[in-house]
Amino acid sequence: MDKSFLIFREHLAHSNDFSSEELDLILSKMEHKRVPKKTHLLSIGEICDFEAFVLKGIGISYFIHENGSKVILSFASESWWLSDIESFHRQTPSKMCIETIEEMELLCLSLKDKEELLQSIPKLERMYRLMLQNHLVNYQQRLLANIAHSGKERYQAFIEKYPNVMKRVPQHLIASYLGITAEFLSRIRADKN
Amino acid sequence: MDKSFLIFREHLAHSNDFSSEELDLILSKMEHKRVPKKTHLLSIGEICDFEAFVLKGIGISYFIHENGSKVILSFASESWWLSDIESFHRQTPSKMCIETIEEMELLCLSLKDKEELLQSIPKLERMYRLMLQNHLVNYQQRLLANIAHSGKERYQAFIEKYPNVMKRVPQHLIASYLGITAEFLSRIRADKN
DNA sequence: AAAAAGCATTGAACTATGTCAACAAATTGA
DNA sequence: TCAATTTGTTGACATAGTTCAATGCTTTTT
Repeated sequence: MDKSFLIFREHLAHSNDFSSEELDLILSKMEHKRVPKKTHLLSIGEICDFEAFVLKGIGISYFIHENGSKVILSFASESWWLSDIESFHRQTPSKMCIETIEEMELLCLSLKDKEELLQSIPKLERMYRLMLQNHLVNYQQRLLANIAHSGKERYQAFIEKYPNVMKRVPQHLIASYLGITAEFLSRIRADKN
Repeated sequence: MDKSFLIFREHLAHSNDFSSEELDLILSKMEHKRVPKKTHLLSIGEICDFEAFVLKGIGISYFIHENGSKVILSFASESWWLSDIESFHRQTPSKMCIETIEEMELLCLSLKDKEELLQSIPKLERMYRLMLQNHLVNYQQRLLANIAHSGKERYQAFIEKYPNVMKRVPQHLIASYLGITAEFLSRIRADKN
């Protein structure tokens, strides 16, 4: 087994106590994929057939605004998950796109394999539930920030929270994630205060 | 057992197949509470000790903005859940408030009882996971709307989606939920187009 | 039934952010 | 290494949404 998988084992072990056999079983179902940069992993209308754990690299999920511009929903770098939850679980056409920014290394799980894993390792259900809870709280806070904080404040919070993402993705994508235009973000950064 | 609990049984049965005994067990752990209107169920700094299913009435969860105004995170009416997920599960001081608007009837579950239920009915873990997934998709879409749609568009989508809530809560709270001021919402409504 | 409190509307002035267009800088790719 | 593309910056102007203050309308309380 590849050493790079360690990051995933650590992720799973972090707040859960899976046995070594369980970890092996989980890993055996995950397909290791290497994807070049600027590759589409999911397009609008397709059914998302993966839930991917990021071993390496960085990717984005985004919607297309009526006017054609991208609205970034999330960045996913090392130790994050990348998927369209809705499309994947309901097996419905996706409303979003997923694409790599850098070359990525992923551990991909199919719905069928996920269901099987959940059958054989009930504890995994719990892990997913806890993960979703954290995820949900994140979205709540982001929504709140979008309502209650200025573009500048959101930007400052972002670089605090994700300095790492900040350095690796083009600025205009971060602007989009923050809900402001690229031009406005540029002005915020130029601002002395 | 009170007939009004039926709405809860239906909710559980909806996409899950719990046996009658399981349903009874679940219900036995849930405390039926009647709460007057305008009552605080959770204040900032408190630890949220309930996860409540709404049998009747309507309540809100909200944050307090620096300037003292409320920022509505969510409305919860019949068949919705009302809780501060983060505070409840991590047992940490809450950053939000929860309060009734109308008189409410709730089925409240404590963390201890929830854990016990999850132990004895593993299927329940799955139900929660699916619930969280839906919940999460909702927040994603709301965030997206806040970034990509105008106040007017969000308002129109809201009355489409929650006509029922619309009629029962003061307009300024809906404005807050939508991320606009009460005055601006009033102008949107006055607008002929 | 009167007083008080909360809620909705409106006007006028203001501001954070968007738009468009031009250009400069950096990165990619042949 | 040069051309092409992508990314970031800046200016001038436009606008969606805010703020504040005044006013009247409901609902609640006494």
